[in-house]
Amino acid sequence: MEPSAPPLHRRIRATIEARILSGEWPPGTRIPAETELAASYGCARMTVNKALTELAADGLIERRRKAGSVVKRPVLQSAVLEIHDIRAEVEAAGFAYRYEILKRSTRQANRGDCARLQLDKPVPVLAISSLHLAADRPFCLEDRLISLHAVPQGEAENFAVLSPGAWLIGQVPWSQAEHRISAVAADAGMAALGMPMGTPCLAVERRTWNADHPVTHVRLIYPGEAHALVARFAPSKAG
Amino acid sequence: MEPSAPPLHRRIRATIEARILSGEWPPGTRIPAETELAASYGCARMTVNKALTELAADGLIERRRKAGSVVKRPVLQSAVLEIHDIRAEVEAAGFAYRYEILKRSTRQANRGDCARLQLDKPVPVLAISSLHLAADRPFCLEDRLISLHAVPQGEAENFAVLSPGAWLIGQVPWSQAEHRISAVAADAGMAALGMPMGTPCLAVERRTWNADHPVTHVRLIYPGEAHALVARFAPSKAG
DNA sequence: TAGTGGTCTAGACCACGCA
DNA sequence: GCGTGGTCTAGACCACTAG
Repeated sequence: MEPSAPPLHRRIRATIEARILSGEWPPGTRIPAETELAASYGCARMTVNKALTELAADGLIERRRKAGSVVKRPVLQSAVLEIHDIRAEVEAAGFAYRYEILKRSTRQANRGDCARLQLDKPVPVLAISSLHLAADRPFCLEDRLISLHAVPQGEAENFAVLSPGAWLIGQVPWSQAEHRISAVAADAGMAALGMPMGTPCLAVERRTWNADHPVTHVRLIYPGEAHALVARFAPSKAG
Repeated sequence: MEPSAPPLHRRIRATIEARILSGEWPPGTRIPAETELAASYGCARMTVNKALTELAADGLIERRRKAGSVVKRPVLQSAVLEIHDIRAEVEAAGFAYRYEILKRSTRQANRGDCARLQLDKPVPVLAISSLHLAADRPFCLEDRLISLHAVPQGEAENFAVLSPGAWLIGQVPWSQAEHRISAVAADAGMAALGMPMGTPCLAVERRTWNADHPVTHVRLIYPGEAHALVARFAPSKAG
């Protein structure tokens, strides 16, 4: 059986995208108007419109009334990295995944907690340290703070089945997040990772809000040069 | 003057998005069929379709024929980080930007070069080391390899006006890229950054292809804990 | 002011995938 | 089967903006 042809709007999109990526239509080139393209493809304008709208959403072209659609200059270094779920990451690499809760406490947010969650005034918080292991070897150290104001059910949860991160997804939606990636030197608090002090580690911090309300702050420490965040991608999202 | 109302498909999208993010429609909830929504909004199905198609593209809902549209479990840990142009990054922080070319050479790709560019067989390459400075202080060390097979005009370029990265954008489009972020210890090769050996540094590596053809490999070293990659975002791209 | 994209309609047929 | 989304049409009017 022949594989059925992809939809027309997708073929139109692919054709134009190929011309841009090949350099045939360099940045600044004006793309034929929707009506012209519709005529040349022998289809309705709406079909062409869908293709061009997607290209614009992907940042390959810029569209303006009257001026028409022009090929955009690539935004250069602006690119995208996906940060995966730890369990999925470990299992995708072919290792057995396991985690341990190292420490757990409930308290009224202190000064440092307020800074981590960017709280205006103290609320009850749940602090959890856990260790993620790949094939029983330390993979990542997690230090998490959860606002019990946003997630009161956290107080009764023991995280026996799901790690704090995985559990939290099912509890509360998030409307905004902030990531921060940096390099730090291993200190005494990272002894669980079993590395000499001073070893470079990758630190990934994430803050999450739901409707302007702080939900959680997590700091993930990946040991040394052994780990890297990797992403492979094309300039168009939907490609 | 009243601000003119946003288009109908956008209002429909916003309404549904709000219900999902507020938790009113938790993951797994089935969204009314397009025909039902069209009836309740008193509009054509195409209009509802556009709204739902965008929500699906943003990963908020999942659509299947016959089964209908259901609210997706947020992928949480999967998130997005933008890596900005260095010059823009420095200037956005309010510092004067400057760069220096430290070293430059042309050669037939050696074993290490082939690995960096993922070349099958050696091609002529251009190797450039440069230092990016913010307010005359070292900000980032760049070590770049450019395939002269993909960008022959690089041989004659002196990079006096544009840094190698900025210059390269204008020369050749890219169809795919790979990023790798890790933590490394400062070594002798990073002396230009003026840091003690062993200091943790953030290393960002990027490989770029054009139509399966290697274009460049760059390694950016940011000194110590002073620098971090930060991104703030909402779950929906178009929000 | 005229050309262009932005939006919307009221239909249509088809493909998929649960029942 | 048959309900659902996927796609497409052949129009239409409007909003913006470059010339």
